[in-house]
Formats: sequence, structure tokens, C-alpha cells
Amino acid sequence: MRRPRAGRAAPEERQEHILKAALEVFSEHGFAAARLDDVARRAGVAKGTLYLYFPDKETLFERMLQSVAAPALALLAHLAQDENVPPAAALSALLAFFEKEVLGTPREKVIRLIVSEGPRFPRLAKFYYDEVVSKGIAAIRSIAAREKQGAFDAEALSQFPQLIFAPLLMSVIWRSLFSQFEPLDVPALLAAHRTILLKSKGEHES
Amino acid sequence: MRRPRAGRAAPEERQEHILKAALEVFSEHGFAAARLDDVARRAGVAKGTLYLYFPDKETLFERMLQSVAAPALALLAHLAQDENVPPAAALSALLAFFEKEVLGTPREKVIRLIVSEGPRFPRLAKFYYDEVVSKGIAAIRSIAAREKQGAFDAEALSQFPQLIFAPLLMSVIWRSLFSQFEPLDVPALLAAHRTILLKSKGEHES
Amino acid sequence: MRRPRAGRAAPEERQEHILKAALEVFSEHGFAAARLDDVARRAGVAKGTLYLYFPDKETLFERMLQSVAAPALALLAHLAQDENVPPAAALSALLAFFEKEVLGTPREKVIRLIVSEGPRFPRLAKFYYDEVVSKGIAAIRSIAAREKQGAFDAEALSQFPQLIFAPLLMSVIWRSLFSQFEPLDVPALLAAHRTILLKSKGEHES
Amino acid sequence: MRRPRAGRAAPEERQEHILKAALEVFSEHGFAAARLDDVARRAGVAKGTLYLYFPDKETLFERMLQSVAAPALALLAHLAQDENVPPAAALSALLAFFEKEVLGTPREKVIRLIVSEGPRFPRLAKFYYDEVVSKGIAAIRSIAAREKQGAFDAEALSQFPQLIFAPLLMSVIWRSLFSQFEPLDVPALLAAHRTILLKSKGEHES
DNA sequence: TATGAATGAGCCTTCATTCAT
DNA sequence: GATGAATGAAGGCTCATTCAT
Repeated sequence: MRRPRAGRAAPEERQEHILKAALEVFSEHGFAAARLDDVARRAGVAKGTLYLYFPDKETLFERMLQSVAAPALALLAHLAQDENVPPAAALSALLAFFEKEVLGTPREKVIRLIVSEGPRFPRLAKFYYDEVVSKGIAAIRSIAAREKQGAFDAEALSQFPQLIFAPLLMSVIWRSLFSQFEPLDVPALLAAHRTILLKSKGEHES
Repeated sequence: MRRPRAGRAAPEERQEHILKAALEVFSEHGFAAARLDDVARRAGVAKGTLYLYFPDKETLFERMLQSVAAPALALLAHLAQDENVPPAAALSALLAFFEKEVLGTPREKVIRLIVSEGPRFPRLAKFYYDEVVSKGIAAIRSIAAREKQGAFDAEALSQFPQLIFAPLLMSVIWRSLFSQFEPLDVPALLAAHRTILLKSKGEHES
Repeated sequence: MRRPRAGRAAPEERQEHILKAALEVFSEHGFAAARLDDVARRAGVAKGTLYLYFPDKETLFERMLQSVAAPALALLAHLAQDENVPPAAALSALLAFFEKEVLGTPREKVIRLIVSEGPRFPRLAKFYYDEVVSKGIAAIRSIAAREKQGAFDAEALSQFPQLIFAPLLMSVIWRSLFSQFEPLDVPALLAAHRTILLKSKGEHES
Repeated sequence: MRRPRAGRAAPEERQEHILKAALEVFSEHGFAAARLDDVARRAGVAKGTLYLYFPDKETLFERMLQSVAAPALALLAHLAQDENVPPAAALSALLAFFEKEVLGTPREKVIRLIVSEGPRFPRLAKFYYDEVVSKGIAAIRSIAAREKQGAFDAEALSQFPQLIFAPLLMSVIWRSLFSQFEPLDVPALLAAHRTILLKSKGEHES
């Protein structure tokens, strides 16, 4: 059914091959230094073929990043929505999600690319803010709002959900820069992060 | 005083002009997309002049980053060395230092460039690990080692000093990506960070 | 016949056009001063096209010289191989070959370029020594070895076949340098050369 | 007396240093690829100093070549002028002169440079034709005119004095191109050349 | 006179994009 | 649709020449 001809992928598959190749190449070299020749070769298509699917390098770059982000949205969204999950557990679930679904996956590369190239791609930064970041922020706030037992400093975290994500971002960046000099045990770091957050009960001190 | 002649800067000044211009241009476009023409123009020198001071684009890039890093080292070092400062105060001092000496200064741009370009410049990553990061890590461990009163979770922070820095990194990156969509009150975020850290006393629970 | 479409030459043709243009431009300016822009323009291709056929200027230069040399080899080889031709006649044939197949042809320019640029292109000098010069030398020796009748000084020429070629080289160089001041009648010079060689019988005087 | 200040050469010496350095550098790289920086360094002067002695690169090149040629003229001239020397001896003297005064001396390099760069420097070619070549040609003709005894083919050599010089040129070029593959015993080659010339008596034998 | 830092035009090479097949 | 040869604008780097000292 699929593949009406041998050796020739269906259009959707080709698009996926291209996007996959693009992620690899852009990750390795950054946007400006990435060569579409490489993308085409790794995708197993001719260079001109890229232009049948994407109008230019910039658009390919943005679409590629969005294509990886999209599937993550559902996952992210439902973390906050299950009202029955206790906040502390939701927090743990978030860290576990990061550990399992981000670390060592294409999503980790995407985070690095957003961080690196975002400032030069305002449209991209906006997309990520709108579709991923603001939703993550809202999710944390929603979780924090449900926290009534003082398991953690709900006020601080509600005001600055970034503090939850900061060690995740740090992990991604450390791994890309310093792993070879000093490996980072990310699960242990996340555990320590969780410990600190849960110890910092809100009501005692201002 | 020396050579007040107009139109010709002293060699050290010219080098500084070039480094300053380089920081700006590389920050705006990233390494690969930066044009040395722009650097020269902003430095007020001819293109060829760049090559009197630096052998090539890559070296200019690395030297520029190192030139900003170098002065920071002294500051960083003495944060940890004053044994009379109570650990919690040292922590506060660190955050204050970041707020005052990094945010909105060239150092902030340098951090962004390290994060963005480091993976493609292993020598650079190594330099920053050796000269800045590992020293910062050691400084935190030294502070944590002096903590006897349980003002914060010395064990967790001693094991993962990265957790101290994570919100600083997050701040830098947020500002470069999302400030226009949602401004971040970094001093307040740092205060919340400090609050959480100080509340998370080590020995009691968990 | 094949692909009569206008405006687009067949790949082999384009390569030939490029090589032809390269010979002209390199001949006119020498390697270092030749501009690939000129080569491209004369070949009727875009500058980038050159790089589809040759990896860099140096390689284009060497390949161009080899492309002219290659066809000459066959001609050169068979001059010495026909055992039935009397040595004196072979000698005459050699001079006639030079007159007809070198003078005023691309091969003359190639000789000039080898002479001029060879010292800076050791690979090139080696190629010419291996493929052209040493074979020519061997050919002369083979001819001289067959000389039993004392038509010329077989011993001297066998030891120094260069003496046969020297006036040919002189002709090429004279034409490139001094023709405008004093034209050189090369056929007559070669005739005189032949006369001298044939008069210098070996056995008489030491 | 000379050198009014230590470490600072007299102007004429400096000029000589520059010319000497120029010969070396131009010989090694050819005109276009030679760098005046190198010339200055080898001459032990600053780059700007070159321009105090020569208006530009081209003029330096030409003057340098002329400076080496000039002293040769006297030598060349008197070879032909001594009417008492028998022609055959004059011929031998010419070859000996080449062997001793050209081979392995700066003059050899100059010949190579004339050959290589002459076509791009018409003024240079003219200078050499007028000052050196035409005089050498005339000298040979003058010698040949005195040959009455049939020691060599006076007619052929009178018509084409180039035939005398051809092996000399060949020697210079061979040494620059192929010596490393096949050394050339130039004195022996010149002896063979002389033998052939002297054997080729004019009108007697066909 | 001598210096050498500064200049900027020029050239090789790359690569995103186009287009004839 | 798919290909990949062709294009040509752009940029890093060099180096002859100038000029303030």
C-alpha cells in the first residue's frame, strides 16, 4: 500500500526524513553553518527536493523545530490537568517526564537549538513561548495553586515557575558543554532539586 | 595624556575597540553569521587591521570571550575565599554579584555565546570549564563545606552546585528569548531562589 | 546529435571549455596572477561551476596541463618504436613533429607553463618528468642505439638526449620573449640543428 | 668610514641587501607570488624602506634583474672582441664562462626569472634582448665570421647563434625542474655539445 | 631617512537557491 | 514530483602601498 514504488518513500515519509536529517545537521553545526547539502544527503534526497517541501533554509529550520515540539505539547499539557494528582506528585512527574522524554532524545537537541538560535529567530522564539513555554509556566502555576499543604513554597514557585525548569535547562546545557570534562548525573541532580523544593515549605519565613 | 593625537588610537585601545565590536557583532549574529566587515566598521578600523591583532575569525572570537572572562575570575575567586563571611551571606553575595556584574553587562552576552557556540568550540568550552565553571563549582562547595548551621541543604548543594547557578543561567536565557513576550523580574526571581535555598534546611526532613 | 539543446553544453564539453579557458588565462598571466573569474568568463560558465569540475585553482592548473600532455604521449611514444625507420629519419621526424604539433599549438603554451611554474609545482614537474620527459629521453636513446652507420654522434646524443631537445626548448622560449624584437625562423633553425647533428659523425674525432 | 652608525648600513649597501633579498624571494616564488614582506625581512629592513629605494614591486623586480645582468655584460662583450683568439677557443671560452659564471650563481636564477616572467614584462624582455641577448648573438656571429678553417659549421651558427646557447638554456631549465629525478652533468653535457659543434664542419661533408 | 601599523581593493571559495531535464 | 548541475552573491583573508611617527 504505502510505497507505490520500491526505493521511493511516500511524501510524508520523505518529509520526515528531511526533518530528521535537518535536526541532526542543525544540531551539529547550528543554523548558519549547517549545509543543506548535508541535510539532503542524510535524508537521502536530492538538494532540490528540499525546496519541494520547504521554501527556504530558514523555514525548514523553524518547521523542523516545531515538528518536534508539537508532540511534546500534549504530554506537557496533561501533566497539569489531572486535578487528582497531588501537587508534589505532579512535580515529580514533571521531572520524571524530563528525564525520560527529553534527556537523550531529539527534544534535548531542540532545546539547545532554541536556546542558541532563538535570539536570531524571533518568530521561533514566539512560537516556543506561545506553544511550549507559556503552557509549561501555566502548568506549574496551576499545580502550585492546588498546593494547600505546604509541601513546597507555592508562592515563590507560582511567581517564578522558571525556578522549577532552571535545573532542567542547566542539565541540557551542561551536557552539551562540559560533560566531557565533568559528567553530570542528571537524575541525581533532579532528585536533589526535588528535595530542595519540597523542603522549602512556604509558611514559615517570608 | 600619552599621544593625544586624534584619529589614531593607541594599540591597546584599538585592540579593545576591536574586542568590543567583536562582542557586539558575534552576540547579534552568532559566530558563523557574524561578518568581520561589521566588526571592523564598528571598531572603526579597516578590515585588514583585524588581522594585525588576530590571526583569524575563530581566534578573534575565542580571545574576545576570554578577554571578558579574565577580569571576572578575580571577582569570582574572592567570593569563596573570605572565610569570615557566613555561608548564607556568601550565597547572597553571589546572587548580588550576578545581578550587578553580569546582568546587562558584556558578561551576560558572553554567557549566551558560550552556551550557543561552545559545542562547536571545544577549546572554548574547555577554557570556560577550567577557568570559570570549575572555579565557581569549587567556590560553592567551599561555601557549602563551611555551613554548619543548617541554613541550607549543604549536602545537596555541595553535590550539585549547579543548582545554585541554574536560575542565573535561566535568567540569562529567558532574557535573550522571551523578555519581549513576558519580562522577567530577575532580582525578584533571585530573591525567590534564595528563599527556597535557605528554607531547604538539610538535616531535618527526608 | 545528442542533446542539441542550446545554451547548455554537455558536461564533457563544459569541462573542455574550462580547460581551454584555463590554458589561455594561465598562459597569459601565470598561475598566481591568473584569476578564476577570467577562466569562468572565457569558458562561458559561472565561477561556482569551476568548482563542480575541479576542487581548487591548483588542481585545475595541474589537470589542465595534464590534459594537454596526455594526447601527446601516444605520438611521442611511437616515434621511437618503429624499428624500421632509420635513425636519421626518426630524428627528422621528431623535429617535424615538433614543428607541426607543438609550435603554435596549445602544447607550446604548456611547455612554457611547465618551465615557468614547474619549480613551484613539484607534483607537476614529476608528472612531466615521468610521463613526457623521461619517455622522450628514452626514445632518443633508443633511436641512437640503432644508429650503426655514423650518421650522427650516437654516443654523445645517447648520453645527452637533451641536446636534441635544447633547440626546441630554445625556440619556444625565444618565441615567448623575443619574437617581437627579432623573429625566429624556427623551421630554418631546426634544419640547421639537424644539419649540425648529422654532420657530427661519431667515429672520427674524440 | 663606512657605516657611520653601527647596525645601520650605508644606503648603497642597503640597496644591495634589498636587491639580493629580492632575487632570492622572486626566484623562490615568482613575481606574482613573492611577498615584499619577505623581501624586507631578508634584507633586514622595514617594509616601508623598500619604497624609499624602489617605487613599486614591479620596478624592484626589473631593477633587481638588471642589477645582476649589468656586470655580466662586460664579461660577455670581451669574449667576442679579442680578435686573436681562435674561434674554436672562443666557443670553448663561452661554454667555460657559462659553467663558471652562470651555473650555481645568481645569474642562473636571473635566467630562470627572465624566462618565466619575461612574457609578462615586455620592458624587461626588451631590456634583456637589447642588453644581453642581442649582444650575445652578435658575439657569436662575430666569432663565426672569423672562422675560416671549418672547425665548425660557421654558416649554420652564424645564422642561428641560438643553437650555441640552446644547451645552456636547457641546462638551466633542467636543473630547475628535473634535477631531483635525474641529475644532469652539465659540464659533460657542454663538452658533448662542443664536440658536436666542432665535428660539424661546414661545407665538406653533407 | 626609516619604520611598521594601517589600509582596502581584490580574489578564492562556499553554499542557498534555481531550473532544465 | 525529483534530480543535481549551474548560478552568483557574499565573505574570509592577503598583501601592495601609504603615512604618521
